[in-house]
Amino acid sequence: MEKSKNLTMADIAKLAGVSEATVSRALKDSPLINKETRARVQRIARENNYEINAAARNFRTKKTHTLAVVLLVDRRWGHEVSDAFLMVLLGSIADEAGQQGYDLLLSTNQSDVADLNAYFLESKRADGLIIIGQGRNDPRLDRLAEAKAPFIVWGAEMADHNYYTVGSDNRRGGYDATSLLARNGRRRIAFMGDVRHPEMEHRWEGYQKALADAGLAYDDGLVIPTDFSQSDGYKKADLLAQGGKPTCDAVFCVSDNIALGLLKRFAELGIRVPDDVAVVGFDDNPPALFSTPGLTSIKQDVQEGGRLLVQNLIKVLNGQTIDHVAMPTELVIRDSCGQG
Amino acid sequence: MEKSKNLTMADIAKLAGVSEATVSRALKDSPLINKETRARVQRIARENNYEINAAARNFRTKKTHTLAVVLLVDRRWGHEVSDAFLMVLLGSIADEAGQQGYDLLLSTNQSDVADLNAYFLESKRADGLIIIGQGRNDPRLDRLAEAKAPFIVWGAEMADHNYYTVGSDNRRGGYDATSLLARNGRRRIAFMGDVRHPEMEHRWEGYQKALADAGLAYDDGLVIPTDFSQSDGYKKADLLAQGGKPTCDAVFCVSDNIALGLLKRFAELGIRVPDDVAVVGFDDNPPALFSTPGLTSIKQDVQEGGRLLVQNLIKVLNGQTIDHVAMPTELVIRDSCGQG
DNA sequence: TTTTATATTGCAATCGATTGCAAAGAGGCG
DNA sequence: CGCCTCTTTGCAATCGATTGCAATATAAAA
Repeated sequence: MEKSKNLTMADIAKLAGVSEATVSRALKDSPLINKETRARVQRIARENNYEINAAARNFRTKKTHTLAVVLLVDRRWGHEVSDAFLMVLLGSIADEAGQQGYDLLLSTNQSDVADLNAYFLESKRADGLIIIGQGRNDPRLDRLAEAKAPFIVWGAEMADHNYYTVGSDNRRGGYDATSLLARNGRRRIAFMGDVRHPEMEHRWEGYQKALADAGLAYDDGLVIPTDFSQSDGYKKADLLAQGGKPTCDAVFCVSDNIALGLLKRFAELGIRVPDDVAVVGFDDNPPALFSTPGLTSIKQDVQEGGRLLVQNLIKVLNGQTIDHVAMPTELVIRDSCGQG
Repeated sequence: MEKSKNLTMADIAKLAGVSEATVSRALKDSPLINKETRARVQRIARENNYEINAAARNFRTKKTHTLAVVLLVDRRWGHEVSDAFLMVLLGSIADEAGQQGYDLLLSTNQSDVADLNAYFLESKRADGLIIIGQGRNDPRLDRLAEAKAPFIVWGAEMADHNYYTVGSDNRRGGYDATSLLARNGRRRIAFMGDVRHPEMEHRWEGYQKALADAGLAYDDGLVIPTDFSQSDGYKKADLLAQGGKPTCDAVFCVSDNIALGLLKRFAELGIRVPDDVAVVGFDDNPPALFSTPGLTSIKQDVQEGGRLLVQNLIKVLNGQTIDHVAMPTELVIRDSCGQG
């Protein structure tokens, strides 16, 4: 029917009997243009199904109205993905970006982009970067910071990193989880997680502080390095059991996934949760609600996290100054912790 | 240190003592340019950290080297997201796009884009579209098809839709799941899922056929409309139990999420799986492996699905013809089905 | 009526890479 | 030695929207 030959501004200008300049201004509702003219041009553009050529505009204005999200998460993404967490975060980033009138460019590790600044920013593919999956020392991020590139990182604030982050108050979360367990009379509280990861390190610090405050000794043997996956939680569960008997009476897992894997293995071993061992997770993803038993967890406000990432990045783009954000966490009590 | 003043081709040309045209051709390895010249220009570009201005090139060539992924999934995404499935699919799409040298533009429902063709294609934001979350009758997709826009859809082939899809062989999957249950002596096999959704309808057809082949009567009362979420699986579980006693001896759930919610509720009700009721899910996401009991499920090859979506879309962009893809599913047996 | 301020609109340069076509140089051949 | 071919490079137009500045029209002030 309609073979829209991809109209240009010149076409609209002709149709409206004005210059291209006027069309350009009218379409962006510039007060420079008379109200009626504006309305007329806009109507004509709409009627003819005209869509402004973003490529041309981006080129001319040197702005892309696009934010790039870079997922630096390694194996979690693509191979053993079970992380509702990332999905919700990504979803809320996408939603907020849409709200703010920005497009979203998505990139994973696999697309072997070594120089993030060159690939995304200098090339004018995006105006700014959102990085998810900050490792301990990522030279790519340091390079970005050095180049004063506009970017923001999901994760934990670290003294030796000079870029801004949005994340949860991980120390507080770790503290709350652990002291809940201690309050319920648990004495041998284990920790599962990889403390080489900044966020997990903070949770671990909270764990230690809670132990100290409860008068419990810190025991290295109860700290089990575990990656993010359910499968690793499942595997490492055996390190907390000898001959089918648990060597601890509680576990704080730095992610729900780990906790879920642990629960599975404990069920197989006949270890009862929470009777024999109490368990607390972290994230409070949907799966936590439907596990058996229901998983007590530290809730991260991922929705808000996504919003803040976008909003703060946009502030940076506008030259405003921002600060680190450590969002409060919330303790969500279900059955697995043996509370009331 | 280096205050990269965003070099242009002219700068490189000057440095190399050649014209811009030569630089342009050299950087894309055009055989028109002498080998040594090519190498020299490339070296100089590399040394000076030059990155070609994508905005300018896109504008000039009218190609964006970008694919847009549009998630039309409504409530699942953002509100009750627990769908590892979508994440894995998205991940593999992103990876494959990266491999093929395409960038990925991500868009959710919330970014109220009504006219997909205008917003993404006519505006030159992307070269093609990947649609995830095809509903029964989405006028947006029909419009795209009518405009002969380059796009591809994840989901089920339907007679009255004239666009191409990549998806699983849902009839086969539904058939396999159901006949497994029947083979194991189950007589009252329930179905949980929303058959208004094309893919689920196919699974439902497979379910019916398997019943017939097993000499079992189809019972409307055993078909429970359920959306994709764990929470709905949990809620609707009560429809299959009266006074704590199950009204069926098996359930085929059209997604692992539904099954997981069901499992949770059954556990609360004291209904034993698989002894009292056998359960089979669909997708075979990671959570299925770690539920208690382990969930028997129909595995979709999501990795391959993502790859095919990208590859086929690129074929369309190159003017090649493609066809629908219904990937084979695989039965993954764990404990919940009461097999062996 | 003339001058000045204000509101609208148009002109034309510009962003940076690409590409058709012309041009210059290097050999080859009669 | 002149003509032709092939290789390699450069010239200059082009993509479509934006925007500083000039130009015109209109209204207000003197």
